[in-house]
Amino acid sequence: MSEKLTPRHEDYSRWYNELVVRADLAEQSGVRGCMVIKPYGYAIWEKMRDYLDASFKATGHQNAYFPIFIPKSYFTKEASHVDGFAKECAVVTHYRLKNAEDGSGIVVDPEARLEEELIVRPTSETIIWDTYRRWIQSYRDLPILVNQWANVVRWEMRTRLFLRTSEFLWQEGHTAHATREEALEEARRMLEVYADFAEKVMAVPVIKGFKTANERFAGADETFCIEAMMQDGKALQAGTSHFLGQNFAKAFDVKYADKDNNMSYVWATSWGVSTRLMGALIMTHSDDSGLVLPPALAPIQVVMVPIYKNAEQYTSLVAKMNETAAALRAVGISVKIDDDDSQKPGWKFHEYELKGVPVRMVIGPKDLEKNQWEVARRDTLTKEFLPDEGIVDAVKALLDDIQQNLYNKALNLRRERTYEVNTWEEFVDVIDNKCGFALAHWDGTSETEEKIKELTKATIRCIPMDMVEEEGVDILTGKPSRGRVVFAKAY
RNA sequence: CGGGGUGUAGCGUAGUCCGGUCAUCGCGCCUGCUUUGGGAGCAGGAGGUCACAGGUUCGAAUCCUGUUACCCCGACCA
Repeated sequence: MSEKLTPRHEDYSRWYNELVVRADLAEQSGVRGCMVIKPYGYAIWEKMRDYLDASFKATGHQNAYFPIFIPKSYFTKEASHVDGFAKECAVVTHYRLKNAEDGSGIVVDPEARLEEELIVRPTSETIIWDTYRRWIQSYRDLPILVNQWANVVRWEMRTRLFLRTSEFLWQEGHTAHATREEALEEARRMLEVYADFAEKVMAVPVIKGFKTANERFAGADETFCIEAMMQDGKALQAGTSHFLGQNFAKAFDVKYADKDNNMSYVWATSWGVSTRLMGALIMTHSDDSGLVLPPALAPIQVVMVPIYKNAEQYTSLVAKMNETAAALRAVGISVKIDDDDSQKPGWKFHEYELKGVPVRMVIGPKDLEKNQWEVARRDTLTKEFLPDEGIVDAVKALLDDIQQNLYNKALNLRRERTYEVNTWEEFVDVIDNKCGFALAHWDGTSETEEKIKELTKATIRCIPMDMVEEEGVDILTGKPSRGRVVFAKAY
């Protein structure tokens, strides 16, 4: 019997409305699965961006920007890359509109056909490597450590809000190095940056690992990833970092002269995370009352709600709230005072729970008299009275505690739903009924991986970086294996 | 792209089988008064090409055809 698998991605759609709405584009446009990110949702993305950007800068990277349009010919240069993306590209064929001769409206001007079609970037490796050819001549030009914040378009067969929209925002790092070792080191360094961000800022525990050849990025020699478990036990790839070998350097003829004037192809990496992270955030922490945001990413960390019966009380409460809010802001806490008179307190409580605000501070005439606040925390939905004296330190500590608690909760869930399995029956039970991660032996072949996917819909999410060397036999074929990999159904 | 489902006011919906005062209800919105420690009450009010385009019919939200978008399941994918 299958246990209730909630909440699943679709169960969160209510909460998504706080952050994002589906784009209501013109009918018949054929544009599917785009999203309008509302200010509250975008504020979260901006916070994510700021944290990541600071980490990129701290590891020596710089931001740059490359065109959204990629000539079709660039795309054909790296064979496996084409294979990976060809089926999901938006293509620009014309550059002009005109009035229809029969007066029926605006039509594409057939005279204005582009000689070479332009691809709306699904990722920027090709146009960036075409550019790097011109930037790189000598070992003195290396490494190039560049990141781009951009939008990309992938014409997916099936879209899912946040997890797979046709257009999404992301960052893509593209680096060029003189040696294989240096490039590998870079790819792994950036994976660490992602893992660190996911766990410390998003409070989302992740498993770091390698992708199998089947799951690897189109054009990569090695793909590193972080995998997270959502509350329904399904896996979500939260970020990837690719070691591209010399594939793109060879495709775009990017060579450098070393100290002895020998010409060599350069080594490459690329790495990215997207607005999918917002989906991960929601699906990891949110509950039936709405969003739950970790303090580090909450646009509003503390909301203050006054309770009063008359104008006189209102005035004194607002004065107190302003004073305390200023003190909280002085230590870097973002505070909203909701003194809107048109809504009742109960309505406001629900509203801010829905929005995931970590801490709510309520004050009424009685509290003012007793020099206290009623302080409620979103993660546990509990409340307590705290003395006004020392309230700033108390709230600061509370925010830290919430951040840690969210991480711990998510980690506990993952631990509870991760099983070491040794037989095919146990494996199927974990995948189909327990709906969790199965740590199982695998014989290392693509054929077996494919077969297991066919039979159970589970894929190898990753070969963990901290995999323990251990003699075992493949869960399906019985062939020898040297360690356990992570199997799960994935979004 | 294949299979299934859905589209009615800003949001959520009833009505569709069986065509005819059926455009229903809730939330939200506007006005007024009373309210304010967990989604307030009463009274009045505004708001809809029933997804779009054809067709059948005296008459279509309802039946037929086509298109489109969304949701779910596949295939694909961050």
